Amino acid sequence: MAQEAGVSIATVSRALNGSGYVSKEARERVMAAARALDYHMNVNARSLTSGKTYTIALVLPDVTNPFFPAVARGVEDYASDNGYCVMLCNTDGNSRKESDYLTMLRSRKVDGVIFAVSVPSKSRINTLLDDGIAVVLVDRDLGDSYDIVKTDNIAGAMLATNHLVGLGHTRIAFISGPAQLATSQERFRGYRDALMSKGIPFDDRLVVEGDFRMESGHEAMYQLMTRFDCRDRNGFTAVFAANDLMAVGAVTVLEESGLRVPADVAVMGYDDINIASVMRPRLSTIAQPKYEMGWIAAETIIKRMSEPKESRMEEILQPMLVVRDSTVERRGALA
Amino acid sequence: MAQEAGVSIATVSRALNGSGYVSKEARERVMAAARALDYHMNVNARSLTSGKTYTIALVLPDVTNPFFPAVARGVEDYASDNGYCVMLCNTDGNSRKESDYLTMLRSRKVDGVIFAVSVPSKSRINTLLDDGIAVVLVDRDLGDSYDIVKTDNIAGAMLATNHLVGLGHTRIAFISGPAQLATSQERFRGYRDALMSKGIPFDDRLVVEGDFRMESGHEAMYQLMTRFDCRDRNGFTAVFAANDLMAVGAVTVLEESGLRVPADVAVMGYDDINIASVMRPRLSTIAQPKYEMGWIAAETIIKRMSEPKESRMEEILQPMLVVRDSTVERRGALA
DNA sequence: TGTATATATGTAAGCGCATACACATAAGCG
DNA sequence: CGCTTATGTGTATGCGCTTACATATATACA
Repeated sequence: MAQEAGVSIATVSRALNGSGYVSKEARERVMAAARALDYHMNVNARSLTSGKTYTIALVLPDVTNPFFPAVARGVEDYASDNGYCVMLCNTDGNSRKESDYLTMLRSRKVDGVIFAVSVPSKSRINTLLDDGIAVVLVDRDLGDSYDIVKTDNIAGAMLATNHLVGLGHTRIAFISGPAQLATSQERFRGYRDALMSKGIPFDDRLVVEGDFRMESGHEAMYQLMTRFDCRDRNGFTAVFAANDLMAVGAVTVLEESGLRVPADVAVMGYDDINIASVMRPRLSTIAQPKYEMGWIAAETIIKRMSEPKESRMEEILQPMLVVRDSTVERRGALA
Repeated sequence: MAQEAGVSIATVSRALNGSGYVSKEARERVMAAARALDYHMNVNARSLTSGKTYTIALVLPDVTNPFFPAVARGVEDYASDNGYCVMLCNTDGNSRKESDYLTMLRSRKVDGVIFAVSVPSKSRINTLLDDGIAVVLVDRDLGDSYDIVKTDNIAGAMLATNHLVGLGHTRIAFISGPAQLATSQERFRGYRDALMSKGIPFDDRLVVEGDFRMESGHEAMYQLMTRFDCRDRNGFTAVFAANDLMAVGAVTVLEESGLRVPADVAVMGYDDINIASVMRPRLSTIAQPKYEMGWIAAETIIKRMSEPKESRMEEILQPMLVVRDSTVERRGALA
């Protein structure tokens, strides 16, 4: 390549990178040679000296959970527009996998990791940071120590609960996410606070813990139904699930039991995944700007890389209430 | 690190890789030092000399299409079990993005790319191969030149069509995928051949081309409905969409028009994405082993890397008919 | 005309690792 | 005991690139 252009490798490097002084003539000869040889720089070799790999990792529980593909898409779009590649890492919410991935990413010297934590562990994250790897959390918070992009879960859960209360429900069950996640705690808090503020007594027998997967929505619903007789208006008349997947599971069980949604029991989800609008009854839910979360997370991490000392960046997006058929009877019209 | 262990860097390298001769004592000292310093090998640096990056790329149209996350998951699971990382690349079926990504991947020296092609271009793939990058196609075929993992689309489409014919339908519309994709062509062929074999005349006015996205299902359905009066049993009484997303779009339009599925028009999809089983009516479809496709693709590409000269590998999985409510009236039971 | 400054290019070192090669020691065998 | 072979370790080179440094020419200005 240097030969082909008749210059030294240093000049080639400068020409290709536009760094330092290079005469117009030399630059042109280099470019011509590059084209002629179909030359492409070895990014890995460069990263050996530059320290930058232009790679970020996206570590999440499971891409198969419909919430994440949109986030991933957002990340990738912003990243690739800025010359970064993104590695996909599924942890299954498994502590072991999570930590294995993190050490793998360290030894690959990724520039940053966008992290939807399953196992809240500050020390793990600090290890990355100490290695000079930027970290930004998405969706799942971890105290106020790290950069994060999330939605306001308390507000979202209040939106949902208030919607239900506004419909006249006072006995509202809550299917929570994994208790150790801040996301779950916040949504629970929103649910509880909304209830309190309306003067509705909080009953902890109405709360069941799930794990965000559809099957756990089934189980939670069964649990709830053994605790209460659903025909009894003093049991519960509405269910608020901390995510759509669990809501889908709940609806399934309800219908199998001959209960009508929303006539007998109203159901609210959270996330607004694609399923929500095509299932029947169409699911009322709290929409999160998933794609934007991913996009902004990527933007944030890239910003962070150039400003390692900058103070904590926190981006809290607003969720939105989407009312469909699982909470209010469709009046008029067909179907 | 070498200092810490009191040996030369060569010995360190040999100890860590288990290559060449290393005394038990030296090995132990190296391991101890590694642990003490929390040392992790720089994989990039190693790849400079070894030529292997232990990275594979997954290039697909859009992770947001529910068909792909499962495939991605399969790829990642196999890959990570074997020490590989996977980069995610969305092309949006856009020729430019696709080719940009491929050159990016070349300059990053990925070991292989698992490719769900949107723009059938052999020369692009050959460029990768010439660079020593392994390639295996998933889902989308491209003649018989490259390694591939797919399902038998002709058989799948025949399964679907025969199911519809068995139900008494003779006027079956077909919403096709993008015409340039082999996948689309194969499914179309299965549809057509099944019809012929039953002695049912093929009518090309019953065929509309979509692009695999939900919106195109809408459009295709509108098109079909302007071509024929749906009340007319000589128009069409069933629709077979080349994927579930378009089927969902079609169902939506049908219902908006006051037509009942399956009473007035039966609908079949293809893929069996998560939505299919929770939408109402639950969608009859052809299930593809998505996760397995990804898994096997990863297995194949890793095998290919060690046996570059081996003859073409072709893995054709079998699709499966899943009958739900969009084709047959649910008898008895509730909901 | 002499000196400072901008422009241009090459040489060499080093990023973190693998490995060929030289060398040293131990073990096996006639 | 001398020779071959197996074992163990260090030195040095190079992977493809960036960059500090040295050097050289052109331009500017006093």
